[in-house]
Amino acid sequence: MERRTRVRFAPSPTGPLHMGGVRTALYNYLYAKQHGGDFILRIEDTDSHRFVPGAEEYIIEALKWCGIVPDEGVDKDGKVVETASERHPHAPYRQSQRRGIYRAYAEQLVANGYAYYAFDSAEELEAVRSAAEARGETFTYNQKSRMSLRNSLTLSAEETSKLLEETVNWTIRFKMPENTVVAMDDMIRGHIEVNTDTLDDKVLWKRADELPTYHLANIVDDHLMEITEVIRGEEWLPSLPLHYMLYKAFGWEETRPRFAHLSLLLKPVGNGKLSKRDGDKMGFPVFPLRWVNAEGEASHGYREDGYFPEAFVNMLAMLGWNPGDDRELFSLEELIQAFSMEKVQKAGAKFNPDKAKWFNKEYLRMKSDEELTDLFVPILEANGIEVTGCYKCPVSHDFAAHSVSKNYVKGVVALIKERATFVADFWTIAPYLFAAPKEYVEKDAAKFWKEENYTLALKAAEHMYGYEGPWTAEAVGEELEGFIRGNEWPMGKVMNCLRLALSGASSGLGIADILSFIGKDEFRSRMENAVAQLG
RNA sequence: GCUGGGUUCGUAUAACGGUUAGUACUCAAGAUUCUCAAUCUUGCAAUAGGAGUUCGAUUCUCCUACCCAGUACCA
Repeated sequence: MERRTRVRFAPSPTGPLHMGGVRTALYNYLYAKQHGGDFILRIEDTDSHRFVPGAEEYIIEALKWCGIVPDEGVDKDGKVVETASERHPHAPYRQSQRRGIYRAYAEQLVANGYAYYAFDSAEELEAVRSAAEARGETFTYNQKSRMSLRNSLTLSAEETSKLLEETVNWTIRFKMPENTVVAMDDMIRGHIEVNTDTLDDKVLWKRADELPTYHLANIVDDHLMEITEVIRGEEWLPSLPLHYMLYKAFGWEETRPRFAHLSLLLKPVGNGKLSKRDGDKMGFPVFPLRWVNAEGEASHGYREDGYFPEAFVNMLAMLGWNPGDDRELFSLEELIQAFSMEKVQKAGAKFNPDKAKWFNKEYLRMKSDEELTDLFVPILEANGIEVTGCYKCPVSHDFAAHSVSKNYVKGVVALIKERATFVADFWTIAPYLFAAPKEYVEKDAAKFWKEENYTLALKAAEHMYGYEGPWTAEAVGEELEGFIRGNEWPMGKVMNCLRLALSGASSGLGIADILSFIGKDEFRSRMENAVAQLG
């Protein structure tokens, strides 16, 4: 039977979505789109104790920023989104809103002998657990121990129904079969076999809050939502045998989805998985968007740190997957075309912050000058520079009034975009193209602003004041260098002196470029300022 | 501890039994320039260890080491 490809990303709203989670969502999305199927966002909020306000909204917004748009699921306002609603009435997509459906499935398992009622209280279990620990053993609720505990397998029918009626802290547990080899297939890892004797009797449903645990909700929802492939994190691999057993117990083996378990993202240095701490410590984001927790502590986000979503997504895609050739730059559309589960790496991938920056730099270069200018304008304004006019308006600037025209900004962007990794770098690279330097780098001044140098620099400037040719970088550069060379003055010293006066430092953009932007009047004014301030 | 998964330059990865083990990031050197970037060129640098199978193992099998995950009425 040919089934429409349907995959889901099923995060738990217990905090902000981590970049590893975004990668899982991305791979799901790529797989779905490549197969012409649906990508579903399901919120797994069956743990009422760990709910974090705002987390669900964060997840939705983060995916949206990345361009990973669900075909079905909940949107930012909690509304149901279902583009294929005619075909698939699968709502709601929040498990807390589906709570009514799970109990019957759990009871069905009990009726068929695949599960049982357990009446052990949390305290009782805690007691046997610590008793076992005292003996140097580990307690597991399994085929060995279940017959000595309080459950519907050991109690009489009367006692069982009485407890079901009168108590509220019972659970339904899966009755893991004895000594059975579960043979499983993973799309990434291949064939895996596990003996059920190493597994335990997992809780499927809790009477106390009338909610299923992950395992039950997951299988039931994947079945009802007609999921064809489950692509999830490696942390779920140990519970795959249980999930296989559940599909079997329900009689759903025919439509059981295929599974792919993704390796985890690891920290850049040392061992272990990537955590929020690593980012704080090493100065890179681990979250797609900025997040402020209940204590008011803020965590960096790729978006707020100036990463382009395309670069972030591209970088994430290449972390644990490759196209089989040397290509590295992929749009989302190209990723959909090129993606394949066979090329997904089995081992965990250490995240490399340098490479993330490299991706952003590449994407910055691909952007048009106008697009970058539009992104740069708010940063200029934040630094007190007013941007006026439009792209069709003439180029102008008035440094005294802290005002420049949009086309002037565009010119600057075109000149310096190759030097930048982030849009915000434009400002730090060349603030002096928007305002005269207020101070001069002490070390550079000490090195170059010596009488034998600046007297020559001033003479060169004087010469340029009288220059009447076209004021372009090329012409100005030719004239200035020709003049210095003709006098056989030391080029480096004179030029660095000029740069110091014009930009406040001896290293930076080419003199001719700076002059072409600021103009002759500003040139003169900055030279006079330098003389006044540096002597 | 037990169970499962994993292991190619520092990092991400290529090489689906036969290559001087390739590419990108990082780093270093050189070229270029008035400086700094950018760019170009060059360089450093890896098959975890040990057995086996084979004419031949990065690739297949086993053992060891190390890493990761799970071991909850959390997902």
